[in-house]
Parts: sequence; structure tokens; C-alpha cells
Amino acid sequence: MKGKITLKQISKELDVSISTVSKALKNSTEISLETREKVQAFAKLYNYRPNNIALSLKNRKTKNIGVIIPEIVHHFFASVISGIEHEANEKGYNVIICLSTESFDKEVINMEMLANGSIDGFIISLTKETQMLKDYHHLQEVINQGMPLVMFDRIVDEIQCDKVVIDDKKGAYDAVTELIEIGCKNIGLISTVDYVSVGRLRTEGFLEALKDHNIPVNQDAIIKIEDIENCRENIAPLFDHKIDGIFAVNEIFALTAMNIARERGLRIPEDVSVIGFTDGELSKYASPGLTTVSQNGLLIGQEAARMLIEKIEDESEDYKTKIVKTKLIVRKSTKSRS
Amino acid sequence: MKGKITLKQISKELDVSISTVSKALKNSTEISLETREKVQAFAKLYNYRPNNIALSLKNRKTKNIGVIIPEIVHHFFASVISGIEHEANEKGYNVIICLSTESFDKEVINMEMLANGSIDGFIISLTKETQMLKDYHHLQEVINQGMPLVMFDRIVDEIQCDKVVIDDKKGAYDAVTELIEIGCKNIGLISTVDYVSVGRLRTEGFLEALKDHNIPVNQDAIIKIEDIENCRENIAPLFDHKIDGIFAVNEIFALTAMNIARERGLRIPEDVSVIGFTDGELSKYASPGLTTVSQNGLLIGQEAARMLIEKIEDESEDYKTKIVKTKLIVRKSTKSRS
DNA sequence: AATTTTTTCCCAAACGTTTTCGCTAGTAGA
DNA sequence: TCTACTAGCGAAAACGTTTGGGAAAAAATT
Repeated sequence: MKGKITLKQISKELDVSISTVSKALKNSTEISLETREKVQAFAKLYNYRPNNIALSLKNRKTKNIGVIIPEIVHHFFASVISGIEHEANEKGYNVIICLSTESFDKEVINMEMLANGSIDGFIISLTKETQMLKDYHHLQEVINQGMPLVMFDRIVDEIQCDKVVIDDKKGAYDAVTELIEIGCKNIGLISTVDYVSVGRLRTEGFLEALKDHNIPVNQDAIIKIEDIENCRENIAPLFDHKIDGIFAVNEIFALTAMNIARERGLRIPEDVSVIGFTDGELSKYASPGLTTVSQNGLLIGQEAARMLIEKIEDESEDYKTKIVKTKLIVRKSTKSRS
Repeated sequence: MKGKITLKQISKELDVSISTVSKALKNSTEISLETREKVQAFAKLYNYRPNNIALSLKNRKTKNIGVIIPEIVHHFFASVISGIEHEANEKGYNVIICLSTESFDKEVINMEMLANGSIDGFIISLTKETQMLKDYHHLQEVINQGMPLVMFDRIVDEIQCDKVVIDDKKGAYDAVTELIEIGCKNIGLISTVDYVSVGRLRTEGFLEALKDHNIPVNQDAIIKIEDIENCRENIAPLFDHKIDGIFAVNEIFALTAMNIARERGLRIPEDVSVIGFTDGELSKYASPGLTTVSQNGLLIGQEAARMLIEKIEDESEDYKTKIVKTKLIVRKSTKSRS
């Protein structure tokens, strides 16, 4: 019993035409009840299922959606995928994942690969390299082909399409405001380099919060990190300044800062309050628990999938940008309000 | 410029037959140089790419591999995916991900969905429910259909197929031995319920290590947890016993135990040494860093993909089980050897 | 009995490829 | 002038499905 059975094989066995079999399986009244029952019984016996590929070719719909992300070993992206998969599955779609591993070339190659008929639409978060190069021809190309595209998290304004983001600036603003309100006077920032959109926006939020509270900016207390691998060396100098609060744009930066602080004999939160971004496992299980700006990856994924599937099935032409709310999760790494 | 161009359209534009276009694009000498150049230029201009679906139908090869895992928001599974994707991409395959979310039914549905022509082979890690129910008909079915299948991590012996696992028992044995050798006398175990294969095996390793070192087993210091969500309540009673060492079968159990210990005024590692399993982000960034048995998810994924693709392309008939080595990563949650 | 209607089924096209085979001219050899 | 060969191209089948348009046979109507 090797390989799946096809309509043709059934038709040969039962000595009817292929179309008769097809219609019989759809229970079409065009076919006599007798024939229908015979065919259906036979199909059931041999566990017939229509071939998806043939259906895709015929219908020009694959019921697949392509997702391209820089990295998957990353709580945020994993949770987005989870949200996408959940929503897609409910609507009868499968999810094809490609990792760009932060490489522009891989992003382009993967897109071209998938664009040749394998999927009905894209969900993508750009690589840092793409954001740096500002080369979006591959995105424009699939859009021109009439393939729906939804961007999330790392987006670019130059491309017209549906987008799902969080309000990075406001999330940062709220976090820094919290630090100010619990009494921090010298707040350090640990961010990424500016061409990464989320890093830039969070930095803006940081600066705006300081400005609105009339706190002067200390440029020496602003650190912009390119490579997460050796962030430790970049962060350490921050503690040469007298800081009592830190806002970091991700969990790793925040936890690394906390560890360095502890090594230097500083207590958290008594001496230094720390707030991170992205409410992942690390924040939850850190000790003390990390106060953090939560970005709901699951919801972002669901929303992106929902928007994409709507575009796929309705072909409407208006592009929306959905902003998913952030929320400050207060744990023990910040002093409590008095 | 909507939609992709097809051979048919090119042939119509240039007033040659479809077959001529196809051959010209393949640079076949059967076609005159002049025609070839004309066709190739036209194809390039319109950015022609063969339709993957049509190719799949023709070649009866999709160049897709299906991956079914219980969960993706989980460092281990995410890193396995990463390994699979890497290897697959290199060999020209795409990866379709389905999440079973620990539900037997979803596992079955997803498998049937993908088995109908969408993919060339499966990589799967079973849900706990499947392991509990011991219902493997869906696995056997795809194998009978002649579709290659590779299982990893949560496997079952009853099914004949390629497998990739770590030596859970030995990993646990080594960890517990380490605890014993650094002087622990009362070692607690935090495991999962027994029907989860990895939990059972790690429990076995724990017991064997104790036995080999002539340490009596204290049943009260063995905790088996069903639901990770409220593991805190289950773990707390462990500290009513005088324990000086803990072996936990995953990171979350270990970190939760560490947090509870600290709340009870116990110092780590002076009073209690803790070892976890799965070297993820949590272990690395915990404080103190968690000593842990590392299972290299990336390698497991790569190995699984490699085995699967070999089966897909070579159709050999012998089933292998690949054991990926674990390694004890010593950090600060265990006393140092004196 | 002749005509119409209904039932029941089959044919063929289409989706986009690849590939085998066959056809038509033209050229070379005899 | 005939045969043989080659260059260059096209037709058609195949992958597995759906579906509109018929066609033949059966049943109903006149």
C-alpha cells in the first residue's frame, strides 16, 4: 500500500470516468446514487484525499502563507510565529517559515523562492541589514506581482502595505516616565544602533520622556550597541557614571546590565532601577523579576495573519497599520512607588 | 504588471510554441541561438520564474518538509527549528511548520493535511497526549504511504523510523553524579509525569546515579509535575525536607526552585546546589547562572533534517537512531569542586 | 410510435511545467 | 534526381484535479 490513491486509479478500478469519480465524491446529484455510493465506499476504503498540489495548481491558491523573520531562537519572534500559526490554522492555511538570519541576501533569496507560486502572501520582519541598506526592491516586486504583504515589528515607511507594529516610542516613553516617577535622576539608556527602527524609536521615546520632565540628557549615559554577542563590554562603562536608573531596549541588555551592577556591588532596585523591553521568559524568571515593557508577540502575529488572509481573500486595496498596545509589567527590578 | 508571467504568455508574445520557450530557457542546443537569445532576453525582461506548484505536480517533489512540534515558544524547539531550517535551506528545501499545541487531535489533523501532497517528508516531536494515549496510527499511516518520517526528542519505540534523540538518561546521570561529587547528600528531583518520555528517562538517570553511589532514595524528595503553569505550588513542599541539591528536568523548574529557595533564605549554591536541563537563555542569564545539561537543539534539528532529506532523495530502507551528546555546562548554581 | 424530457455519465479543457517524439525544410552526398 | 541526414521547431502527454458542455440512454409525454 504505497503512495496515495488518485482519482484516476479509482476511476480505473471502478470502470467509470475520472470526472464521475470527482463528482461522486462531491456527492453531486448529477451522478446516480448507486454510483455515488460505490465510489464513496471505495474512496473511503483506500483513504482517498485530494492532492493539495493539484488543487493549488487548479485554484491558483496554495493556502500557504510565507513568513520571513531574521531569527527564531528569540522569544518575541517565536511568539509571533505562534500567533500567526494559530490564526492561519484556524482559517485553513499552513505556514512556511524562512529565516533570513539577519542577512539581506537570504531575505531576498527566500522571498523570490516563495514568491514563485508557493504561497498566497507574505508576513515579514526585515533584517537589520535591509534596514541599513534601504534596499526594498524585493518587497516592491512581490507587491507589484499582486501578492499581499504584511510587515511587522521591523517595518519601513517607504513601502505601501499592511503593517503591524507596537508603539515603540510610547512604550519607551512610559517606561522612562515610570523611572522618573519612582525617583530616578540619572537614567541610562542601552539601545541598538539607530538604523534598527525599533531601537531608534525607543531611543526617541527615552529622549522625549526626559525632555518632558525637564531632565537634561547625559550623552555619556546613552549606549548604542551593534552586536548583541559582546554587549557586556559595551554596557560596563555605563556604570562609571552615577546612574540610578536604566532603560534597556531588550531583555538581554537589561539582564546583562543587572548582572554587571550586582558585580559592582550595586543593589537592584535600591541603588539602580532597571526596565527592559519585550516581556519574555527572561524577564519573568530573572531575579529580581525584570520590570518590562510587554509587547504581545502572540497578538502581533494573530493580527498580521488576520490582515494578510483578509487581503488574500478579499483583494481590497486599502493599507492599514495596526498598532498593538504595549503594557508596562512592573516587577521587582524597579523601586516601588511610595 | 500584475501576476507572474508564464511560458504560455511568453510563447504567445514571441509567436513560438511553449516547448520552444521552455527549451530556449534551458539553453537547449535544439533551439537556434537566435531564438534562444530572443526568448531569454524577453524572459529576463519580464522576470520569468518557473511556477513551483506546476513543477511540484510534474516532478512529484515539493521540496518542502513538514515539521510538527508541540510548541514553538520554547527555546529548545525554536533552536531545533533553526537547525532544521538551516540544513533544509542549504539543500533547497522549505520548511512548513505546524504546531500541535500539545493536542493529539491537532497533531493528527496537521499530519493528514500535510500528507496530502504538500510535503516530501516529516519531522515530528510528539505531544504529551500522544505519548499518553499511545495512539500512533497517524504516524504509521504516513509511513505506509511511503513518506519518510523522522522523530526527535519525544519519540516512541513502537514506530520504525529514523530518530534523533539525546541520551536523556545519561545526561541526568551525569548531572546527579556531579551533585554527589560536590558533596550533596540529600538530592531532590523535579521531573514531569512519567508518560512524557524525556521526563521518565531523566528520572531513571537520577535514580541510577543515586543507586550507583549507594545513596538511598527519598521518595518525598521526588516531585513529578503535570502542568508547568503552576509548578510553583508543586515545588515549594520540596524545601520542607533538608535538601542540599536539586536536579530539575528543565530550566523553568530549576529557576522556580532557585527563587523559592532564595525566598526561604537559602543561599545558592552554598546551601543548595541546583542543576537544570536544556541549556537555554534562562540558564545563561539567570543569576546565579544555572548549571545545566545542555542539549544542542540546533544540532538535533540539523541532524533530523539531514536524515530526512537523505531518505527523501535516496529512498534507503534502513532506520537509524542518532544520539546527540549532552554536555554539562557548569555555572554558578553549583558549588565548585574542592 | 414519435417526440421531449430527464437521468446518468463522459469528454475535454484548464492550471504551468517538462520532455519525448515527430514533422518540415534544407543541405549534403551519390 | 534521389536518399539521408540535420537543424529547428511544435504537438502532445503527463502530473491530479475541477467543471461546463454535451451525448447517450432511459423515461415520460404527446
